[in-house]
Amino acid sequence: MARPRKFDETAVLDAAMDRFWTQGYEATSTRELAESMRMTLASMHNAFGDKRALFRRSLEHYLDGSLRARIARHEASPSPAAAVAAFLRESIERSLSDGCGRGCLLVNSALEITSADPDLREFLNAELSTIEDFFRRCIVKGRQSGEIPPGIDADDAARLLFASILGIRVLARVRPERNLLEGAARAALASLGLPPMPDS
Amino acid sequence: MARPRKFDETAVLDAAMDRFWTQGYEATSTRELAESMRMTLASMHNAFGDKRALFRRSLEHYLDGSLRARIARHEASPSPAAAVAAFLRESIERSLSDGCGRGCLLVNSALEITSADPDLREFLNAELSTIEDFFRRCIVKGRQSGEIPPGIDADDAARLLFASILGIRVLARVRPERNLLEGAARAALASLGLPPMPDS
DNA sequence: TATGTTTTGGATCAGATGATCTAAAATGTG
DNA sequence: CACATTTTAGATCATCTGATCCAAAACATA
Repeated sequence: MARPRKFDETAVLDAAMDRFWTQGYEATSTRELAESMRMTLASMHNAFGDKRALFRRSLEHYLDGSLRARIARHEASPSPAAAVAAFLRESIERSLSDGCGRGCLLVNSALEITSADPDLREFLNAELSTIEDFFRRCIVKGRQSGEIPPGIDADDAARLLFASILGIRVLARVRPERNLLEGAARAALASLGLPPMPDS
Repeated sequence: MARPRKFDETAVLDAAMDRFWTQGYEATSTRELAESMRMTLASMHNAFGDKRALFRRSLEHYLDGSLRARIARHEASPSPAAAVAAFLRESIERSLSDGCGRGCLLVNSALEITSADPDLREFLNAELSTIEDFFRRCIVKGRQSGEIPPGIDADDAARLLFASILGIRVLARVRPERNLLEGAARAALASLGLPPMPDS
């Protein structure tokens, strides 16, 4: 019927994601994107639309490959307390292993994209909220089963974990030091009566 | 001797700071800066140098008017535990009162400015570290005086407070909701055996 | 008031930016 | 093999970007 596409969609989205992740949205030009994706500007626009649409696709690609799968996997854990600890451990390992202080694309984008773009703003908030919701569900379940000792309000505990992981992701971009990230996570877990993180 | 400047340095730096704060560094053009500062491009360049230098000045202006003074003020408090709580309270009130979800210029900038600019990077990290150091000093002093109960490692406790306030500042930009910010702060304080925040 | 220094206003530079256009190339189907 | 359809490649558009230049204006000093 028609000429098939030459490029591998996963590969080119990986490349675009990497640019946005490392440099941010505004600091990445369409020409640089096209070059790193090994396509021409025309092909890129034909396949993905304008820069904003490509950014949205790159963000979805990022989330599909990390956050969403991780939450689903830990959600299935029989131990909600261990799930929280393992989630923090994973976040830290991912932060330290990329070697170039990129942090988390979702968190980076949440700070960079202003409220002048309501659609994207709402999408980012909804996606961030899945983290808060995950923590809350874990705490509620863990307390119901007696695995997590009672203490401060479960909503507040979830909010603390939520703020802490955001802060850890910020630090992962600006000061990617193991002691710092692990120390914050250790304290968050211990202070809520949760088990320590597993060894990496 | 020479023609005096017509503009008020504090006022124009306020204007520049506001643009960088609301929109970020990359998304703010020099023309927009000059217009909001009510000066011409030439005057702006003459007075402040290039865009990067103006950004640096705006950041210093921001820090002089907020973070540095606040830390110094709370540092002088006779109660280190209350100082931590009051610092969190102030950060949240500042976050909620600006009405447009700008968050904290220092945190926003720390995430946006890449390691491709080592000087600025180092400056941002040093400035951020003053927050961590403030928390650590408060905890150590409070434990020495018996005001703060012993518990987890003081370094880790400071790291948790540090990560939490960064996370709260991220949330202040993307979801400026009182329950969310205060909940995270309440949990952080309670979990470390610190007093609750004062009423606002 | 004359002098000399600095700021100011407006125009302008060279290059980058996001986006589009046209035509050629490529390939599954009839 | 020829057609229809889509992707490519490269050039190009209008605009914006950061930065600079030059002459005119403003003022403290002598």
